[in-house]
Order: sequence, then C-alpha cells, then structure tokens
Amino acid sequence: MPRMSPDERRAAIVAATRAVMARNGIAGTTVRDVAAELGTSSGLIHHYYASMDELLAEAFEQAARADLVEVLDAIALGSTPVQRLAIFFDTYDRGLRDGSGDFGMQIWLDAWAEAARRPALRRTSRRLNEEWQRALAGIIREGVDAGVMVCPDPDASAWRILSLLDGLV
Amino acid sequence: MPRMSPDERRAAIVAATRAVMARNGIAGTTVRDVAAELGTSSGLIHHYYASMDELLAEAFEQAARADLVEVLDAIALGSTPVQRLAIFFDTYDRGLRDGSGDFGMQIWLDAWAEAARRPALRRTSRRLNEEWQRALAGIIREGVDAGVMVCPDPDASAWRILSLLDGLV
DNA sequence: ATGCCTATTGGACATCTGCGCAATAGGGTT
DNA sequence: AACCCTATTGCGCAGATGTCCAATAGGCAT
Repeated sequence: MPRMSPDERRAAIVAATRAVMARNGIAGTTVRDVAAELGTSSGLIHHYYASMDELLAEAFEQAARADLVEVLDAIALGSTPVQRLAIFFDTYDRGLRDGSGDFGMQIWLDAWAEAARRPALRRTSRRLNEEWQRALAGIIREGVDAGVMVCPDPDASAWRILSLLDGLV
Repeated sequence: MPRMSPDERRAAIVAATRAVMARNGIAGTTVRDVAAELGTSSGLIHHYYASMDELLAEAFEQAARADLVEVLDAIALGSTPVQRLAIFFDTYDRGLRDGSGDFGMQIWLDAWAEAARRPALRRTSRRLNEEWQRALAGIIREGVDAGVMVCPDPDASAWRILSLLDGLV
C-alpha cells in the first residue's frame, strides 16, 4: 500500500514473485498470487511489467543467478583448477538439494516445461544455462592450460557433465 | 461421429489424446483439443473418462509403455547380460532422440511438471519410472549372478544410471 | 496552500479451462 | 415395425487467468 519508488517497487514485485514461485512452482504463479503476497492490487504488477511472461522470466533469472553466483563465489576459493572443479561439484550438489539456496533444481524443470508457452522465460532459461556451461568450461580450460587436465573439447565436455548432473535430480 | 463400441471409442480417444500430447505437450492438451482431433464433441470424452487427469494419465501410460516395450523387445535379442546391457543403452539412446518412437523424452519432463497438479498422472509417471528401474536392475542382477558383473546394490545402481541417462536429454 | 505527476487501486473484460446435463439419434433386439 | 438402450451431441456453468483502464490518492515542486 505505501507508495514506493519505481526501483524499489520493481524489486519488491520480483521478490514476491520469487516467493510464490518457490511455494507454488512457476506454472502455479499467477498475477493475483503475486499481488496477494505483496499486499497490493493486481493492476500494479502490470504497471511495472508488461506481461506475466516478462515478470516470470525476470524472477527466474534472479533466482537462478543467485545459485550461479553462490557456486562461482565458492569456486573462487580454490587455488588450483582441480580444487576448483572439486568445489564446483560439491557446491552444485549441495545447491540442488534445495538446502541453502532459495530452492533446488525443481525450478529448472518448471522453467523448461513452461518455456514452451513463454518466450521470455525460454530465452532467459537458455541464457542462464549457457552461463553455467561457460563457467564449467572455463575451469576445464584452465586445467588443460595448466597441464593437469586432458580434454580435447572443454565446451562439449562441459555440456555433457552438466547434463549428467541435471539428470541426477 | 459414427457410433462406436465403448472399447473402440476409448482406444480412439486415447489415440487422439496421444496425438495432441505429441503436438502441444501435456499441459497444452485440453478436452476440446482432443475432441477436435477426434472429430467429436467434448462431452463424449467425459462420457468415457471421468476427469482430464485420468485421460492424460492413460494416454501418457500408453505412450511411455510403448517406448518401454520397444526397449524390452530389443533387449530380448541379446544372449548375454553384457549384450543386453549394451542393447539397453543403445536403444534408450535412440529412443530419447524422438526418432523412432512417438516422441522423445520431453513428455517425461512435461509429466513431471504436471504431476504437481494431476494426481493420476503423478501415480502413472511414478509407476512407469519404477518399471524402467526394475528392467535395468534385472539385467544387472543377471550379470552379477552370471559372475560377469560386480555390483553390491543393483537396485540403487539402476536408479543412478537412469538418472544419468535422463539428464543427458 | 495549490497543483501536477504518477504510483496505486479495484474491478471489468475476454478468454480458456474442466465438467455436467438434458436432448437427440442410431442400432440391435424382439 | 416398434422399442429400448446408450453413444453422441451441443451448450451452459463456474472458476481461473492475463490484460487493460478509468478513477483515486499520495507526495513533491512551486
């Protein structure tokens, strides 16, 4: 109800959307749910976000990027490529158990399923996935350059490893 | 339009549902879509299936079981456990490329996402998944009994292997 | 104080969904 | 040919959803 600056309001809307998403899944997140979570009217959401697709994409991006940043920060603690790779697997594993982060990997399944109907969400999901791949490929490339790993095609290997990890959910 | 026997009609409804499911995904399959695909009225669907959930579960079961049977048939051609395991991986791999079968693995993602809202579909999905696990565990157990494989817990290993394969999509 | 800009409201609207029901029509039996 | 059973119709209902819009109100500059 209180009047907020556009930036604050946008942030509050996305935060409320993330909360509802974590509770009901992406498909179960409606404009009215978000408005109720926020304690405002539903019209306000559309004052800041042109479409629900756009809002869901933004909320998913923030949620997914938070997990990515968490893993990247943990990786930065490793001093060698091998250490960093070990930390990557360890943090990734902990992240998908929905323990520390906002929620686990279920949101990625939702995102992939909803992507068929929501163009903005599809683009965001695809972009985030590529960022994960780039991060992992970077570690492998470091290892190859340092001579402690052997991998003819780090990019392809990164894709395959991520696929395996995702499947473990 | 033509009058059909209950058995024929039920089969026709499920077939039409599978067609729509393959085209629009599980979430995008509505009663009216199925009726249009079938060339009948929407009321007819409810004359044979009490709920949409039930119909989707039945259609998913038939589609998923078709893939399972295909793999099981291929496995039967192998003479040794090792051969059978190789055939399993090979056929599974071909199946998920949506080449031969009705469609690929996308239906499993849809099923998992929709399972949150549709109890019957959730039960069916879970049951089919267990059948896959049982099939794979059976092969491993044969290998262990024959002394050509070593595995302390075939059931757990089967789950893990299936997770990995699913992730590869 | 006055006035303007805009954040915020609350509901209307169109669409889509699953579902149910009274009426119709087609075919097999007698 | 008369009849009954039921497969089939077509529409209506209630609920949910995304989107839009005219009206309101709160705060900042003047």
